[in-house]
Amino acid sequence: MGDITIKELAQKLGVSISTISKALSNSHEISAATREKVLAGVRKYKYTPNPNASSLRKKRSNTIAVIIPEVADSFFSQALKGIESIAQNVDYHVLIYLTYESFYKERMILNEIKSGRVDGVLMSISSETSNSHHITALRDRNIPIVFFDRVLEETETAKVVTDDFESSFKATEHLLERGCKHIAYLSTSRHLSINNDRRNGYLEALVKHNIDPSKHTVVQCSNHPEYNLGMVRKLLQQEERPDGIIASIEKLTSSIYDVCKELNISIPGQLKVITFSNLDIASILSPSLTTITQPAFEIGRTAAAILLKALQKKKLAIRNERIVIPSVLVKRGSTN
Amino acid sequence: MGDITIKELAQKLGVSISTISKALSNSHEISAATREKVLAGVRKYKYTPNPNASSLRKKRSNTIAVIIPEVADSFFSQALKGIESIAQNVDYHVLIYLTYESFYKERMILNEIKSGRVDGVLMSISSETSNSHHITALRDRNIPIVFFDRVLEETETAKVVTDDFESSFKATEHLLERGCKHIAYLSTSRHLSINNDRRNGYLEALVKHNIDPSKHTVVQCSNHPEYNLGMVRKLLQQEERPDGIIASIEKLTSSIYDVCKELNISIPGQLKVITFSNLDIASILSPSLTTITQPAFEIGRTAAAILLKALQKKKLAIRNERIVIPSVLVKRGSTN
DNA sequence: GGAAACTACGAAAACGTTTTCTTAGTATTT
DNA sequence: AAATACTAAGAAAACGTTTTCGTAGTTTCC
Repeated sequence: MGDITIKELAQKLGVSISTISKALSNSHEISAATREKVLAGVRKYKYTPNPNASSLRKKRSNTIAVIIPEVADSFFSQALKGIESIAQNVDYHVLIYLTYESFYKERMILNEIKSGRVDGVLMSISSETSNSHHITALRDRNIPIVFFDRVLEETETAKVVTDDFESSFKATEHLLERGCKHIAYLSTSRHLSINNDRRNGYLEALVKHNIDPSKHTVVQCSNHPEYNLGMVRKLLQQEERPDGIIASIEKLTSSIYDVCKELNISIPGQLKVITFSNLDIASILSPSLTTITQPAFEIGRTAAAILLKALQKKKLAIRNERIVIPSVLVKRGSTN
Repeated sequence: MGDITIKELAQKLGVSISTISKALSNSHEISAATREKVLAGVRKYKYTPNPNASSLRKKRSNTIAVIIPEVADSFFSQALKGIESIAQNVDYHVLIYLTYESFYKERMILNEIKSGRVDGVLMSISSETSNSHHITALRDRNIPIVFFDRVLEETETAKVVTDDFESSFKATEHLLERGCKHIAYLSTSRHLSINNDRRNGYLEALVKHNIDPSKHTVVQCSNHPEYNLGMVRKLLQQEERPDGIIASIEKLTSSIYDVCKELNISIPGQLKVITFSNLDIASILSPSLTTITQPAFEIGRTAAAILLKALQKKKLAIRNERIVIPSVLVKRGSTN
């Protein structure tokens, strides 16, 4: 039993092809009686329109692409979940692509999808991405794109982000309140605007509280766990080691806890720690971890909603807006 | 600048449509000279074939669907990563669908994709799924399916799983070795074969070591965190409370740790804990968590490889085989 | 009561490819 | 030298829809 085509169905029902097509799209040209007849036939013979034929003719695929650096990550997996939940509601399909933080892959992927496979794109850029030629190419083809979390500032479109600057600022102040004198910031890629926002929030808080600039420490981390572990170890082994850490990457948490155990540094006694993280088991770490928790699911939902709403309209134009959904600082044992 | 079609390109190059199509598929009917000319034109005008037209004609979409209950979960997100990595290599596209453990949604999704949108399906069934009518419908349409992790035993196709029975057996023996006398098993849905395998491994180990049947405790958990928390609390509040726990669901970890803190039960002193989990931060929990770690990424890769290899062949037939990739028991603080 | 508008449907064009069928020209065989 | 096979290309059919266009038959309007 293969598929039944509209032609075969038309024959069985004794109506024309166009009648069926129109009936299924609730055209007013079709009388209630024949519409019913068609619907009955559709049910009886389990007819479903071929999506490729339909997309070809309609120039619309009912599919969006989600392009993210990584999925085995609490933020991105939750965001993806948010996106999928919206898409499912409006009968859109979701293609997933991972860039593994590679600009090269990101370009390849965008190139692959720019010819009618998708109606729109949701994207969080790779940490290597520094220019927007590949994005422009997409938009030239009239494929709208909405950024979430890791945005490309120079592109004029909707961007759904969290309040990175403020979160970081508050986190820093929280550490200062708890008595930290020397706070280090573990940064991610310098190309990412979220990283710069976070770093600036951190720096500004230090300045506001008159912290000696010699105590401003920004450690540049990478995508390589080994390298990062080394950096953390180096940081905590030095003479004037910090008494507070703000980590911009969730994956650094393990490194920090491990190094502290290795070097016999007590958390929060000798070192207080805050991480940008969405892990719900942060509370059962030892000690429980103070986090800046991003509204990942909500960010995904919002970005998807904006894109899909735009796609419903005839004249699709996405406003160049910035939607900020605040993170929350969850204070736990590691900053006690 | 919209897309350029094959027709327009043909005009510009002064060749026929079919020549271009053939040149691009390396047909021997095209001379080296014209092939070069065509390729140059393709580059110059940035021509990419429209995938819908191509799929329609070729009856092949170069797309697979991944259907899983959840993505914000360390196992599934890693498996998805494995799948995507294979698909990217062979230029296949990946549609993602979440069932949220709902049989109803699972059926809807399969119904949606069964008419040419995808060439094949990779799936881990929902915990509610108890029959395979919806799967049969897919296969009637000649769409192959490969199961991973949560398989439907009755369906004849490839299944990529881990050694649930053995893992559970070993985990139970590990607890017995560490002196546990009363071990409880926290189960997931009774419909899932992996759950039954794990439970049987647990039971068999108890029998082998002559544990009194009154000390066999299987707690049936659900998909509702609240409910599960209640069950765990009830379990640990009872008179004859267990001194060992094997949790079949990663998400139960938090509940167990929380309840222990609440009731002042020390891990591993009064209760030893093992969880089926892929969280890489299990090592920095307090105490660090002994886990049965599944080869999630490998499972995803393997399942994808089998499906995609089958799709390359003319006559697609997937052997009814069972591929077992072993989990590893990582002994840590919670069973010390 | 004739023109105009509307209703309900079918025929045919169109979407952009891939593939099959032809064909003109050249090379090979007998 | 005629018959045959091969080469390289184009013309046209096909994939399964949606949409435009055309048209009988009916209703509405002066």
